[in-house]
Amino acid sequence: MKKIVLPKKEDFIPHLAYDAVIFGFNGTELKIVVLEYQKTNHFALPGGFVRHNQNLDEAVYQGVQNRTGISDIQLEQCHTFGHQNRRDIKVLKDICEVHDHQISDDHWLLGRFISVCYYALINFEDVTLEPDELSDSVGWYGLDELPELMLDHKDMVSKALEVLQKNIDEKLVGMNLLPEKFTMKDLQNVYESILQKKLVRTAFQRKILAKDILVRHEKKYTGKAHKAPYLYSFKPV
Amino acid sequence: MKKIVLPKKEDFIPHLAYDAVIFGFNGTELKIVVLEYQKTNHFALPGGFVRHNQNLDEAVYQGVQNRTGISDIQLEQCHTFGHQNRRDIKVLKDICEVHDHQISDDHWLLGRFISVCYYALINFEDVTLEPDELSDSVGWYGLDELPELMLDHKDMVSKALEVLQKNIDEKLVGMNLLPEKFTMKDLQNVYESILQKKLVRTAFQRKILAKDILVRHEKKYTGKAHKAPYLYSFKPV
DNA sequence: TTCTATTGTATCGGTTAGATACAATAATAC
DNA sequence: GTATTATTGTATCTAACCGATACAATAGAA
Repeated sequence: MKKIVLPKKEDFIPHLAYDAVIFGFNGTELKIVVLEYQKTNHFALPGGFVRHNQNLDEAVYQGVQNRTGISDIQLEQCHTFGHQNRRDIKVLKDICEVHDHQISDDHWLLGRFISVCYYALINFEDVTLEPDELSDSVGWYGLDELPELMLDHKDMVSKALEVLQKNIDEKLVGMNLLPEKFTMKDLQNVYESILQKKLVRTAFQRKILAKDILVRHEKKYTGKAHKAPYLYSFKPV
Repeated sequence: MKKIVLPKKEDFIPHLAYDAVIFGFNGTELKIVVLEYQKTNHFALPGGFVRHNQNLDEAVYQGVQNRTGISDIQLEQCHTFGHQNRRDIKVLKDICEVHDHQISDDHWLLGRFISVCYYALINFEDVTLEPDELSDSVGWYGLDELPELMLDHKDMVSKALEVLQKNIDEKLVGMNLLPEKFTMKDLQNVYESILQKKLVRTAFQRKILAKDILVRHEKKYTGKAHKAPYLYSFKPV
């Protein structure tokens, strides 16, 4: 295995990290981006460290891009995790050893980290995930099929989902999760995936249309034996 | 002036701070706790640093207690501020020099800090603010009479208020901001101070009573020439 | 042509909020 | 004692909104 270069201590703010919960929607299900570290069977949210000459927001934006290939997304902060026991020496050592680095117990990467958690909504279709050199794979996982995640990354996912649910009526969530044109049912599926509950079809349609945020286009003929739904797009701002 | 002991670099997580927006209600107006650093004319939110052996939440809780005398409160995280230019060498030097410390430009206290902002609601009446040795005074300031605050502390206040407004219907905000027994008007004043707008009296009363969270007690005779309002308290959980 | 599943919309009932009205005070003025 | 005043507690009307229900309008299959 190619020996990678570990991040240099002096470049980064010590003890500070970020992690990102990146939500995508595959047409049916809400999924998030999870990395697998090469040959270690350790899974984690995409995350990293903040350079001394970087704004926190920038670090997250650039880091997510480097680690997953996802760019041009809007990230929102959701919570900062600062428990003392946010460290896992064994996991980090595993990861480093795979890359031929023996690190001592007092190496800075093994220390305690405070992590600022961000989340983003992106269009599942638009993205080709590209694992970086640290990661064996980067993939989409449904919320109920998540592998066991490092540290408190599971809590981060919960927190991000909670924030997302709380803001669902203010943010136009479909805008980022759906393709340009979509049916009312598509949009309802997004809402149901996020809220994790069934919604009343007629009330949902009425509510969304009343918001006056959609433009109606031509019908979508799926080949199924029933009335064809209209396609909609979000009104340009 | 007594020479105080500066916080020792090795005890704390470098580049990481916290600040707290502590809201209190004086019966009329929403106020927040602001510290004035001795003889410097610099004002700031109560804040501090996180020790290596402290959870973030604990650090904030203990720090707020040390710096203001306020204990036994519930603090909630609201946002982490991580812009590169979160530093103000002059202000920090001023503060240190007052305490007879000459610090060089590369002193750790003058570096960049990422700060996790918390907020809390407390009972204005219960508290005697006790400035610590760094602070000349610690006092309550109305939101529209705030002095100019250090760094981005003004943004922190805005953010905390925003979060508070968003959560007002879930949190029982009056519980922390009012004395044991209070009138419906008192509670409405709290809501109006937080939301910064007038509410319809009858609708407010109806809404709150419908929540079924209050116990009605005896009337409160104020000596004024009109019907006496009932006193209420929050139902015990 | 009939049948089936789905979509778009209208309608009914219940809940909630703003607006308005009004009776019930507590103290004062007379 | 009686009238006056400001405030409080509550009821009522209307508009907005949501769940439930009903139903017509399809697109394609049978």
